[in-house]
Amino acid sequence: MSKEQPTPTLQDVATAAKVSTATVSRCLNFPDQVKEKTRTKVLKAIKMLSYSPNFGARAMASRRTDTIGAIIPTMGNAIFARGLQAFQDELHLHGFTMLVASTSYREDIEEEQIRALVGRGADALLLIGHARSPEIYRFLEAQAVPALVTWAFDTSLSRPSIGFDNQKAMCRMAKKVIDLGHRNLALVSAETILNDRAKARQLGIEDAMVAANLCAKTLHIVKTTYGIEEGATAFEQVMKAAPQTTAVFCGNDVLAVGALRRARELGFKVPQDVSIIGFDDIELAEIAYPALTTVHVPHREMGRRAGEALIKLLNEGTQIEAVELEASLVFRDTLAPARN
Amino acid sequence: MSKEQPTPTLQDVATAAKVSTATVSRCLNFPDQVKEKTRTKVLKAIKMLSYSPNFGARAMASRRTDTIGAIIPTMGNAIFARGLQAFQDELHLHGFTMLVASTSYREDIEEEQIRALVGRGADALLLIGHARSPEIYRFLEAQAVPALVTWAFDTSLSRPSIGFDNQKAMCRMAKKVIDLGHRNLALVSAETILNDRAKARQLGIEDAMVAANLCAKTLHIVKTTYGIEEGATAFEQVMKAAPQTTAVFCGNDVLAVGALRRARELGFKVPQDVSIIGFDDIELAEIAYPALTTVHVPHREMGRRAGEALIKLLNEGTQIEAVELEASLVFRDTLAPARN
DNA sequence: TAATAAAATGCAAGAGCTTACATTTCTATT
DNA sequence: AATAGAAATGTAAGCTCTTGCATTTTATTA
Repeated sequence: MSKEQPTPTLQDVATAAKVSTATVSRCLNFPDQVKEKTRTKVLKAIKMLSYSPNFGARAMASRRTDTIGAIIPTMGNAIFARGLQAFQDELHLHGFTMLVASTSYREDIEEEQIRALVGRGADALLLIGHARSPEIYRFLEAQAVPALVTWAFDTSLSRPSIGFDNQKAMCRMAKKVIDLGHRNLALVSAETILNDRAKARQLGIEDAMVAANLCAKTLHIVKTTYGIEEGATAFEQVMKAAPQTTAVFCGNDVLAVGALRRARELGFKVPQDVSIIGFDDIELAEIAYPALTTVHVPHREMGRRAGEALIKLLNEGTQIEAVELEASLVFRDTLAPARN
Repeated sequence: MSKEQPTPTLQDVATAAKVSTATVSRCLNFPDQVKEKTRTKVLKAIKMLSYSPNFGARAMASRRTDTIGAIIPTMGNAIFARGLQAFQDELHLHGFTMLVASTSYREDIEEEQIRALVGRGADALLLIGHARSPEIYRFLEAQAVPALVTWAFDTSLSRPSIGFDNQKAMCRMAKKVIDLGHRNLALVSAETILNDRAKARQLGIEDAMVAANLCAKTLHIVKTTYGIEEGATAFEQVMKAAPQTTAVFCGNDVLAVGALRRARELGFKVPQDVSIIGFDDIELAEIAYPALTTVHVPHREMGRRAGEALIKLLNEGTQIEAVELEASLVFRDTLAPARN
């Protein structure tokens, strides 16, 4: 407490155990290269000094960190939680560490975080969606840090991704909705400029409309940021501006749950008066009342596969190959035939 | 692509800009110490090479990282999300970076993560709850890494914390419940051995029972891990083993929401047949149907204050002083007078 | 214009680790 | 008991930055 004691170093341990730093190092990294007796001695010294290796020094000397960074838009809700947990589990299984950073859906912050994680020595990166400036991709290439895109799937891009086709999934859902007689559709969505998933979901609905001979322009779109309260407000706007609406698609479950609540507060019967459709199928969807009809995203599978692919790339140099997973439709209680 | 190009270093930038490495370094860290013209030159070289400083080297040379680690039990649900976000926001405001790791409520993993973050150069740590082995506290002291405990408040310990008194809060809630005529109480809780918050919450209920002349032993306790499904199962167990129960406390909202759902599935009317009480007041609580009566935890305030305190400690050496925040009771729709 | 102070830059010594290579210590074999 | 070969350990260079101190350049003043 009184004296400023420097934190112990490898050298300190070596001295305490009366061996060289090399031996201590090997003791930590390749335990079976050192004799049992020596190892015990070293381990004791480590414990005694409460020594912990300096990551930076290690990274610098060995030129790898066994760390993979994940950059997600937000930790504030559960949208990415499950997938991330699966990703983390997979990494942990192989001795890798995950570092997470969040961007609040802002491109500038994302860039900052990418630089931060790369600077911290992330051997690879997990990214959500494809949409970001070419400059960042150039940066990653210059730094030789492989990045895997997930939560999206798009073969038209050269960059491999492990995810699902947002557009196709939403299109299937929209077709069902239209089949149920809905003609006046609305969408509560996030800003689509920098969010390719949101964009794809919108296009999916429009595809279904066109396929059913509806004019895609009639889709009433309200843009907002993600959040329960935001979903509620947006729903209100929709019903004010387009009262004839019978089905409201939401960019994700968080928005949908907000919309659902506000609908109830405003006296709409769901799904009799208006249907509400979410996206993601997070826990919230099941808990909501009425339980939310939504598009199920294979979060865990996606996270696990992403981890697997990245580790294979790092350990064996196996190129990542794109994987398309299936998003399925989950019909619960917020979708019903259109009222007349 | 074809040639393995090493990632650019400070030296490369220096060469490209025809200055010394020292100048480049200053350009990055103390821009106004270098002449405008030089700076432009250097910045251009940096951009051209897509250079990014190596964090490890920088940390080693400068002996600080402006990084604070946060170790939470889980990212799988929203319990810690909001508080963490606030913490992160506060850190970001002051140029600090947050690193998150999760432990799955396991002590061995927590220890591992603490070591990992310290090794990575975290200047300080945010920890949840007080309960952990003295050895870890010794380690942190040896490494001279300050740690702040949050999500709990306990003056009987020397270690300062910024949080609320779990026991007191739950006790207040339990008193209300008892006031409503409930005599047969149950608790669905996490394992309390390594979770001092869970333990405190249990004690809070027991305090209230004793104060009302009920025998604390009659509290029917079912232990489980956190999760919606787990809450559901536990609720079923409770009602099977103690059918006379009229009020079920849950260790957190996630469990409560699960209990709530299973109650409905089993044909119990909530709150007429049985009351269900949560803890934390996360979004889920409001969305649940009926909306959950719970104990509101000041997540954002807690996160913000914790960040503030840690930064002050790091920047100005101001010792952290314990702060007790108020947890309030939120009465929604899952609590009613006991049936007779 | 010379002298002096201030500003800008450079030099080089670390910071704590890993690892190729050199050296020493065992083990097994004859 | 001598010795080859394997196993264990040691030596020292190098990984990429920061920073105290020395040196050079620029600005200021008489």
